Amino acid sequence: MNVLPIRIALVDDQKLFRGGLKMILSDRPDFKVVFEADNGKQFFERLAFEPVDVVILDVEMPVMDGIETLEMIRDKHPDIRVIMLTMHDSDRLINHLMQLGANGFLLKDENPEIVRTAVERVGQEGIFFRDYVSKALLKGGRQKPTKPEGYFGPNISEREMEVLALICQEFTSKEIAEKLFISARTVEGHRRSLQDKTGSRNLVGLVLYAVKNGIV
Amino acid sequence: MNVLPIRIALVDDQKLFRGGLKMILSDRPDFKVVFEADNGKQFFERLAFEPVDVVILDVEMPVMDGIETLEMIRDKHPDIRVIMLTMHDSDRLINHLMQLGANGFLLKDENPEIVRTAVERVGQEGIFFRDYVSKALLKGGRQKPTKPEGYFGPNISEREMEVLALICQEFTSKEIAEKLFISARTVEGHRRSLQDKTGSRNLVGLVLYAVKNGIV
DNA sequence: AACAAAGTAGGTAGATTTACCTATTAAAAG
DNA sequence: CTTTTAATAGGTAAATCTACCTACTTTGTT
Repeated sequence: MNVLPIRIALVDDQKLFRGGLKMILSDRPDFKVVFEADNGKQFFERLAFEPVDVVILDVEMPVMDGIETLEMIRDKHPDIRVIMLTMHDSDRLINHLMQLGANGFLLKDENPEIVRTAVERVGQEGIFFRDYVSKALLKGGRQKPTKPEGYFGPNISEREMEVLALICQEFTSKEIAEKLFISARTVEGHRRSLQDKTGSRNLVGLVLYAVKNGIV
Repeated sequence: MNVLPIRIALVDDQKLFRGGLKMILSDRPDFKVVFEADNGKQFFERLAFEPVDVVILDVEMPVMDGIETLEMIRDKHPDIRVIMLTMHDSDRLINHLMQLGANGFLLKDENPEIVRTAVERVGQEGIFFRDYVSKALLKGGRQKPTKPEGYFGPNISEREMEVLALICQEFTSKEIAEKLFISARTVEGHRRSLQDKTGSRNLVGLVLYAVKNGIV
């Protein structure tokens, strides 16, 4: 019985890595890499001429990154299966990608067999999980900072606690925004309301407040 | 025996306060308010036509403030006696004014008799102190923050400690500069070296460092 | 005398924060 | 069902901070 091969697209700006990936996949007769792209923009240009079943998509890319591309794929081509590829094993990132509708998640230092398995499963069953992914999903994607016991200050929301904790780790608003997948303006909003609630003039006051109240 | 009256100039931007001062001084036949001015600039304009013995000089003024004026008086007219007037009882300020060569120091909420005594003494003996002034001078003008016992971090200079302590009180560089009577650029310089020494990315890191090491 | 360190202060440029707005959406509370 | 809250995000403008420089003076030390 003859089965149609799984048509695969590779999207990654690192050409060498892409080559390695192609090599690994070429072992399998039931896989066919139909095209490659340097970024999301190029991917969509080629997709117009070459339909695919599975996309292996790097998260970190210039021009149009993996997250942006994933969102557009889900919007325009809900039938395409997407495996996200990244160097960083972050619960927050995994959770976010899964919420955006990724079908699988792989670390870049995974061994070849796992990659093949991932493509196969995603092609057949529509989903592939590694243990760390399910762990991340179980944890709700992050270890949310919580108000310490016996805290009696002004009511600080969960999200504000998250932002406050990150501020105390010396991250700028922009960096915090990237970590939480929200706009920098939103982070500024949270920060503003934190300053209002704690009566601080600036970041320094906020940090001191956090220290006093055992948040850091 | 007839004595020449002490010729007095009043320099304060608050006209009402100036009026009250004049009233208080007019009680004494041996005092003569020869002119008034809204700021240091006006003072020098009038001084050209009217020599004075004692100037009562407000610290806080627009255009040309009391400190600037005091410096110029010391430079151009070392014989003129200057009594500085302010609302704030700050050791640092008192010390700084005395270093600049003020002959006396008065708070704005002093009672009238003290004011008259101050003018008399300054006119006759060239100096007038209240108890809080001598205390301030004895303390060296400020309670310098010092490195806590058992501190083993990078070597932080006295001045840097002062700046760090003020940063932790939520003051901006400009405000710190005003308090320490140095340029904001200098404060930035100290801050920079503090960040270098403590390996902080920003203010937040600096504050956390201060907290960890018991400086606040 | 030469050198190092601390304190001072300026220039320029860019990044970040702060201070005001407005506005939408979803969820919770009344 | 209306109201409130939390979370989202955008605009504009000014203030502040950060990151590079350079330079001078004073003090203390080889």
